[in-house]
Amino acid sequence: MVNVSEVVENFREFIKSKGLKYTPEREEILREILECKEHFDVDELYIKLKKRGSKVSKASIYRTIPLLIEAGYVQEVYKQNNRAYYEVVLNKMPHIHFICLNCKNVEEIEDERLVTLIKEYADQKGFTLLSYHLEVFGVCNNCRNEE
Amino acid sequence: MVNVSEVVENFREFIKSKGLKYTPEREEILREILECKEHFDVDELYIKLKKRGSKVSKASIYRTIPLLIEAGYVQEVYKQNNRAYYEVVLNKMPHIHFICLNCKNVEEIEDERLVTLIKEYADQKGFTLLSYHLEVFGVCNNCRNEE
DNA sequence: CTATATGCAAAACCTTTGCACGATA
DNA sequence: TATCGTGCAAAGGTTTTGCATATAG
Repeated sequence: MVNVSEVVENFREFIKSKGLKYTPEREEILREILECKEHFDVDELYIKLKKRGSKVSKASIYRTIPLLIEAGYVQEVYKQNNRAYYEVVLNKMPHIHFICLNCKNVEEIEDERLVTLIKEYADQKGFTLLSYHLEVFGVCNNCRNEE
Repeated sequence: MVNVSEVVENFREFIKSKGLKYTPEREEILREILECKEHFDVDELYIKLKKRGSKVSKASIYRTIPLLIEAGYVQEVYKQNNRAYYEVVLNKMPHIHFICLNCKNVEEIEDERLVTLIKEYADQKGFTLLSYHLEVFGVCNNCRNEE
C-alpha cells in the first residue's frame, strides 16, 4: 500500500520546489484522494470532504487536481456524462479498462504482458515512460444477453 | 477503405431495426463523419456541414452521434477543453498513442501482440469488443535530450 | 394519420475565473 | 509584508432538453 505520510511529504516538497504555498486545503485534498480505492470525480470528493467536516470548496479541488496530476499521483482516466473521473496512480499496476458502452460499467484488469510490451516499445523509442492507460470499448456479457 | 454506400445501407437497417425513422439529416451526418480522416468534434462537423449547404442543427448532431456509436461506426476518443473528440473506427487498426507530455507530440504505433492480448481477455469475459485505444504518457527522446 | 425527428432557444451542467479576504513564507 | 490561496458567486462553454412544427412510415 501507499505510505501516506511519505506521499504527503513528497507533495509538500513538490509544492515548495515550485515556489507555491503548502496549505491545509491542499493536504486535505491529497489525503482524501489517497483514500480513494476506485475512480472518483470532483463531486464525490467534495461530498466526502464535507462529511468529514472539511470546509474546502470545489474551486480548490478543481485547482488542486492539476497539481496532483503534475506531481504524478493522480491521473484522469475517462469522462462520463461530461464529468472527469480520476484515479490514484501510486503503487498501482497499470491496467486495462473494459468499458461497456451500454451499461457504462468499467471493469479493471491488470496484466504483466502489457507492461512488458509497452516497456519494450518505450525503450526502443527512447521514450521515458510515466504512465498509460488502455481503454477497451464494447458490450459486456450481461448487456449482450439482455438484448 | 470504407465502402460508404455499404455503411449507409447498414446504418439504415440499424435505424429501422430499432423502430426509428431514417431521415436525410441522419444520413448527412453519417456521410460527413465517414469523410473525417482525423479526430473531430461536434463543432467542426457542424461547420463542415454548413459549408456544404446543409441545414442540420447541432442538436441533431448531438442526437445522432450516440446512434452512430451504438451502431459501432464512431467512438469517442478523448476530451479536451470540455469538448468531446470522436473518430471513425471502421477499418481502423487499433493503435497505441505515445504522447509526449512536454512537446505534446503524439506518435501512433500498431501492434499485433496487443490485439491478441486484448482479444484473449475479451473472449474470457464474454465482452463484445468494439474498439480500444492505448495511451502512453511520458517524455520523448528529443525532449529528454534537450533538458 | 400517428409516432418520431428536427430546429430553435433556453436550460442544465461541469469547470473556470474574478474578486475580496485570508493565510503562508 | 508581499505573494499566493481560498471561497463565493458569477461567467463560460459544451451538451441536453422542451416545445412547436415538420416529416417518415
